[in-house]
Amino acid sequence: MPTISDVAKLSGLSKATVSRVINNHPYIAKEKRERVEQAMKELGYVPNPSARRLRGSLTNTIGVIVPRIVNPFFSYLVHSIEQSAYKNNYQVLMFQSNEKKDKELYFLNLLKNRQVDGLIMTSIENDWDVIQPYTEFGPIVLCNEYLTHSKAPIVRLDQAKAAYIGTKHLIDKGHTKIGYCTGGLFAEDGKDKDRNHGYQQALSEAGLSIHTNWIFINKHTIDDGKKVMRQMLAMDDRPTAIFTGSDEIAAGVIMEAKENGVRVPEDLAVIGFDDQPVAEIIEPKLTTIRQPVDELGEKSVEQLIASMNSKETVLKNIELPVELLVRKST
Amino acid sequence: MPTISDVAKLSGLSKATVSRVINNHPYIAKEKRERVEQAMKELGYVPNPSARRLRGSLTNTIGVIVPRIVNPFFSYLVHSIEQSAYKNNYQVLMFQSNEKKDKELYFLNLLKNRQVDGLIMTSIENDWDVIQPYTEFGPIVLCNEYLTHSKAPIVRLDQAKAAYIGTKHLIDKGHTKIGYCTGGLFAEDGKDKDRNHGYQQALSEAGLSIHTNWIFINKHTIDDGKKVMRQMLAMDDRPTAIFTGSDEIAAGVIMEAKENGVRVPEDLAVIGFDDQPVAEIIEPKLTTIRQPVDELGEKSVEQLIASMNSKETVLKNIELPVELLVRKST
DNA sequence: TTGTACGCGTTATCAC
DNA sequence: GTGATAACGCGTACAA
Repeated sequence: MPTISDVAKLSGLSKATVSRVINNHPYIAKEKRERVEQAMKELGYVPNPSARRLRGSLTNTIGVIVPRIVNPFFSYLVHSIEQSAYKNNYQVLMFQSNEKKDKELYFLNLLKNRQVDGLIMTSIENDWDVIQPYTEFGPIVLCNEYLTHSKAPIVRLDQAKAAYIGTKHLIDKGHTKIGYCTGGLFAEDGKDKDRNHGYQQALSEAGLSIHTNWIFINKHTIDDGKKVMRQMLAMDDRPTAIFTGSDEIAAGVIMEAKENGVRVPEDLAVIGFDDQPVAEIIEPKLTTIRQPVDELGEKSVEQLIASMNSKETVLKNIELPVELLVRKST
Repeated sequence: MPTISDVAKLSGLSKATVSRVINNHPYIAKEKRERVEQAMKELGYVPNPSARRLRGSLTNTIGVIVPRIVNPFFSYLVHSIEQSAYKNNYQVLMFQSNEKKDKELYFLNLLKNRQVDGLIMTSIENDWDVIQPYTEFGPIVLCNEYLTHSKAPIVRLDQAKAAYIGTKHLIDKGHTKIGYCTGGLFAEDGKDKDRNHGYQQALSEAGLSIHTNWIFINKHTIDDGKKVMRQMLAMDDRPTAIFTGSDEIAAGVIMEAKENGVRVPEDLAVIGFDDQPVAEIIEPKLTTIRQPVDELGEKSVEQLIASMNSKETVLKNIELPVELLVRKST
């Protein structure tokens, strides 16, 4: 494996000069620059990033952490981040935390050890106290998730409004018994807290109160959706509408509803979240909340690159609009 | 950021001893080992991977390259790889090539520069001549994709059989005009070549010949599927059945068919590929080819780890079974 | 404009 | 059992 010394030897110049060529320093004789470039090509030389990092220089690589890559929302988000980064000459390393604290920490260490220049976190597993110290080693941008005390640039969607308009829509359709699924624990400061608030606000404005057994926690997948439907079937007094928190869950609910002769939307109105492809595939087509995923990724990258360039942390809070898409499931 | 020297200083021992503790060397006095561990904890010390790599040691990280992470087949595959790797104490870095040669090369350099100990490639963009040299730097396992001359361990599905049984199934249902979508170019040695052969074999066994304008190339997404359906609608003589190459494409075909009053399966039989969740969501439910994605990922990891442990390349060719799932779209 | 020499953090090879 | 020390490949003062 050729090193900078090999290039130096072949070109008859010093390592320093070669290094200067690589890093586009000014003041190099054209003829020598060409000699170096020629030698690099000949040897198939590639700088060793480990050595560079050790030396403290940048990597032109950013990391993205996602909880579950199989969730289409995140795979599309990562995809969008990747595209934007590429346009800006950055490579992207993706990493799946699987919602585990230790895996998240491992990834944060990539930042600490200069494996990546910056980080985009699309989920947060650890407390902010443990994440915060890592910001010393490079910028961290939060993408669509945050904790109350987190102090980092954040690009997010207006989740509270999203849940609010979704729930409101169901109320406007005349529903008073409205179930709710969350990916978190329906806790005060945890995952999906903003959505929880939106849901609660819409209910309370309509003079409705919360039925704890219509709240389903830790739900993410199609299977989860089926389970939710089964749980509802077993209830004496069950919701006539449900806000699901993702199109996948909604799909599961609807599939199981059909199996059991529950008509959607007549017997049960279902509202999804994300406007994933599945929303238009399933029948009835899903009423859902559209989130501008592409823009979310794009802005996150922009924000991260901005933070990397200016040494001071630019504390920005970008909020993107969400939108209710009414189709046939409500 | 604490280094091994800081730990040495704090514990009153030498860097060498600290290093030995870190790397679980035998023959260290228990008392000193504990002193070191204590110091590490106190400082929040984490070994710097760049330095380790520079020194030539392993990273316990493997890389996975995928063409498009938004394709559910690949996100599930990556997920399965990630799970298996985790069980074996490996971390996984994912990387999306976007089907670009230069991005693939960038990622191969991670191997060259010891960023990762080994690589799983779920797609191949460059010629084998250019990939082959990288095997010198660490094992590469091909996963479900290969080139004719590639000489690397490979874990794959029997794609030829898959396409064969799918096409055969359509023939058995009485179809003679059978369209075909491929993600590649329908070329002799390129993407999906085995599927192409399976399709061709089934046709020729039935005495049917290939209609080039019923072959659709470079198809991957739902939108592609819709386009295919529109193209077929514009034909005077059109297929009565189509082998789509992915459930996503199939979904697109069916959606567009419904829009245009084409009945599935009566007017057009559609067969998918992958058995993704969408296959059971869409109506009619998709007849499709099930691939054991979990096993595919698992075996790839196993194979990679095996290659990393034994210095000689263990040239293995593992082939996993596929299965036809008949539902309602054929 | 170019070259020499040092240090980044770690591990392996020697000595002791 | 333990400690000095020399690499690993690179970038940058500093000198020339």
